Amino acid sequence: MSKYDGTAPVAVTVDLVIFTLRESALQVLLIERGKPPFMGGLALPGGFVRDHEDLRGAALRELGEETGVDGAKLHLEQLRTFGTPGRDPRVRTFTVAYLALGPDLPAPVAGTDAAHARWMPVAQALSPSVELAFDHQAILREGLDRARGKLEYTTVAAAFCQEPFTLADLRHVYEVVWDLDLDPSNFRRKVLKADDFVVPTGAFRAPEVGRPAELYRRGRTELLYPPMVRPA
Amino acid sequence: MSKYDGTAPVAVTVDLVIFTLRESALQVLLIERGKPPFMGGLALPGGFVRDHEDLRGAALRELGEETGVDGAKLHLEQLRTFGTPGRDPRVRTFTVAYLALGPDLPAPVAGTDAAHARWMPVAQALSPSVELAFDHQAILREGLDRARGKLEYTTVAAAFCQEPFTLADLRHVYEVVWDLDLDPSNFRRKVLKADDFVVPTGAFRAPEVGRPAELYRRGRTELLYPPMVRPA
DNA sequence: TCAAAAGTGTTTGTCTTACACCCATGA
DNA sequence: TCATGGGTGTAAGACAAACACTTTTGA
Repeated sequence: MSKYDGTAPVAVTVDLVIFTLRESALQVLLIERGKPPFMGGLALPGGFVRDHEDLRGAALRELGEETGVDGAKLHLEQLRTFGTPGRDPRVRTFTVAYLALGPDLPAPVAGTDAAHARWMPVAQALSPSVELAFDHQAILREGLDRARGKLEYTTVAAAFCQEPFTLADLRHVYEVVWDLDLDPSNFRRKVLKADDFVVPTGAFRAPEVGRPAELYRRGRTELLYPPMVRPA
Repeated sequence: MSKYDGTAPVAVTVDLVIFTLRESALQVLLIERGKPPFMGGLALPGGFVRDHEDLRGAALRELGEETGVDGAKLHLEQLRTFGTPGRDPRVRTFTVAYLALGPDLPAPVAGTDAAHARWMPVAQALSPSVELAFDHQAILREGLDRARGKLEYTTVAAAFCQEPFTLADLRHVYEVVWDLDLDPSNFRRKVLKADDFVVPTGAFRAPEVGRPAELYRRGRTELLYPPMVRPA
């Protein structure tokens, strides 16, 4: 019985499910792999955890390397750890998956680590026509489920909005992620009734057409009570 | 820059937060460590993940070794992975924490691996008078928070009940875990209205005093809708 | 003055709470 | 018959969905 005691070859990585809203669609950041296995294929960004780094630190570092964005401004939470034997054909690898949510982020810049990174609509990335490396499709699926669920009972939806934002912007997040329409007036009431979900700035922004909307910033509340209900 | 690539000495373990209800208190299974570090101290049960084992499999195996219980009958879910450098003084160790919930389990049996295991009320294990090994206090705290939260919007409360159980048994779970009282009549209505949370057996059990109560089994629903609301 | 989007008001029906009340049992 | 916990009924109030309506802008 070969009990694993830290001497067998084992690797620990972090992988990132990074979501943003682009062109009215929920999109995920994928990279083109530059080395085997799955060379040339698409994968979630990620990499090894370094010696003196904690897990969140490793996730933040990868986030910066792949998007050039200061991760401190995004929502970042641990998703789950995947470690089924054989998920990496080379060596036993455990990956700690993180979920990151942010407003429309700068397009990856050529000439950096992020050169091979690109945004893809989540629906497309999960369709049978796209094959992701390793078990990244399952990880992406779980990230999507988590994001959808968290909109209900937390205020993370605001993490998708560039500050300052309008209530229509915020509603748009729910509508895109949940793929349904919400009543603007009832949505408004719910958000404003929740304590410190958003705080008004007093400023307004005019849409292309129509009455200008008031602008808000994120409030301090994390838990949303009462929760936003997802219609059947 | 020493990028970690799987050759540095690293260990991966699973640790278990196992909750049950004993003597009207939420209790957690702790073991007395038989070897350094923290020899003689209290810790969550756990151990190394073996070569060909997946994470859930390792958790189930540890569960069986420590409690003698077939884990297939308990609720078992991944909690979070902890990997801050230095959390184990010997070697860089990542631990995947699992949360297990079950009905009052058989007391640990002398002469087995479980000989040094014991139940302790969670309130006591988290009090300043008790010091747990490694970062196990933080893990326990997170397990408690997760369990409390999950009672609201899932049916896991039933995992604490030995089948068949009465609605009073089930209500008792909520009252102990949340440390408050619930109105029996309203609780009853909520549980019965939720589709397939519990299913009646037709049998009854007489309490020490009072009218006999109908007995139920767990239903198939995992998500509880509408959720159970935790009074302020 | 029209279209479009922001924002308010109001109706109607559902769900929750609180608590009064009845039921079935052992002592 | 009493005490005790199981279980039902119900009135008052809180809440939410639906939708009519008003406001503010650019064209």
